[in-house]
Amino acid sequence: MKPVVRFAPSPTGRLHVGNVRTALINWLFAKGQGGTKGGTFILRIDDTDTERSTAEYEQGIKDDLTWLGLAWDDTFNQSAKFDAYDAAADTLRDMGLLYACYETADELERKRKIALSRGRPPVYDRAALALTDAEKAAYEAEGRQPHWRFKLSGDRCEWEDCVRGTQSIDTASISDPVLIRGDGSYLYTLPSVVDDIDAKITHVVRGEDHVTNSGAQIEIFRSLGSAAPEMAHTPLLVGADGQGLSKRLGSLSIRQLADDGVEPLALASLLARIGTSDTVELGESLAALAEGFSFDKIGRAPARFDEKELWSLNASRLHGLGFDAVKTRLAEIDPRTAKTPLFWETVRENCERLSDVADWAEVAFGTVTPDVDAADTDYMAAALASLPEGDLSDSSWGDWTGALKAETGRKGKGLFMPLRKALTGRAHGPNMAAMLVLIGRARTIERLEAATARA
RNA sequence: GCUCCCUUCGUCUAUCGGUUAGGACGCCAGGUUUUCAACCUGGAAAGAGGGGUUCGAUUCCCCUAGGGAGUGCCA
Repeated sequence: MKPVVRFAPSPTGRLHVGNVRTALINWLFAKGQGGTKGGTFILRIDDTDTERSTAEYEQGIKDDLTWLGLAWDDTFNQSAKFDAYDAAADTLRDMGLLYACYETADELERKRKIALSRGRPPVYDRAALALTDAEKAAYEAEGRQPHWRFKLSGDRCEWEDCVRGTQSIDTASISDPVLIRGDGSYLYTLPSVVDDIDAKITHVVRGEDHVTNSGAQIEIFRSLGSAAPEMAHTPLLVGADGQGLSKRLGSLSIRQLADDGVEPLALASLLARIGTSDTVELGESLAALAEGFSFDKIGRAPARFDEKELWSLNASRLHGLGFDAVKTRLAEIDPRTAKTPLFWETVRENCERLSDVADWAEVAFGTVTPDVDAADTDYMAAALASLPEGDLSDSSWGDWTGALKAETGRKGKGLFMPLRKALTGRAHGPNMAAMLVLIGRARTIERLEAATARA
């Protein structure tokens, strides 16, 4: 059976590295070997909280996923399915598994604090279960609207987790989850289960912050007459310092990373591989990453997300990108860079992010301040004098430096470095033979003259 | 506070009681090189601490420490 998975964000913000990793893992599992390449990836928009959900965020999330390359086979909004949730709620009510509660948020908060101060876990005391009809009527008469809780069995709930192995949650140790708010709106718990049943989800793949929820949700699946899907809870991400990532999540939004020049495949490769037994390296494609993906390669310790690794993968990605793949983006950065493949093919090895081409464009086509040691002034003059005639070509650099070598007796670094620094203004950079062609005769003369004059 | 999970080179990890504790990235050295990069060769580098169990523990158990998560009318 081919897997059917879903990624279920709430449109209350943009995606960040943590939740996009969950999306990615779902996708990799569905599209890779696990799914024998034909699984279904569903994007479910969890917008039951109509107060906080916005269409802008929904679109933003879709943009983020598209940018990464995670295409969904199907998508729908929970806000369109309230009838189905109402029906499920009725079923649970009929079974006596959904009960009305009248405590206010303040009252609940107080109960939690009291429990805590007595050294007891802050588990809901089920006081509402003992309410008589008259008491309920009295509450409603004073204007209170009930919120509804699911009655947990109190048994130990066990499942075989795809990444964590045998899991068990003692449902006696957790509060009966609130399924419906006092205003009648749904929390995510019940709609999620109802939709997972409807969509025939085979694997629920999410972060380990959901393991406790799974205990309650598995009971709801069973109460609604359905077997629970397989569960896979992946460890969360922590920063390079080993601390939780949540504090700095803002700077790690997908949007921000994209703006900073992160290439989608570099991010996907990192997120697919950190915390697994596979080497962190650039994948050829999302499909290739999916090919090697497997739940049992995922460790159980938090995975470190290190931006340094991201940038190193990003550089690798750029180094392998052909001109056609970046032509449009180059034109946006600087039209001069997009005219011929030569520029890109020459400078890409020295770019960590695409926007770095702007500097090299200036070196090739704009103005640079020659960097010249006083001791090399004569050498600059000699270089100027022996610059090959005519247009500069591939072989010009070799001819030129060959002539200079014979003439001055210089060799190696002493021969080449002064020229590089004079012509580019810096000690590092792309291959000079190609750079010389890009810089061209006029600018070369100009810069050498400036270098000579600097003494 | 309580519950769950985790802890092996700098990093990500392999090891399912007996290994010279392996690999990858990074790092260092040498080679090559027209800088950088790439590439080749070599090298340094690890079982959090303490108790058990056992002929033998990285591996199993307990404790401590550290880290992550949960404990919401958030998801």
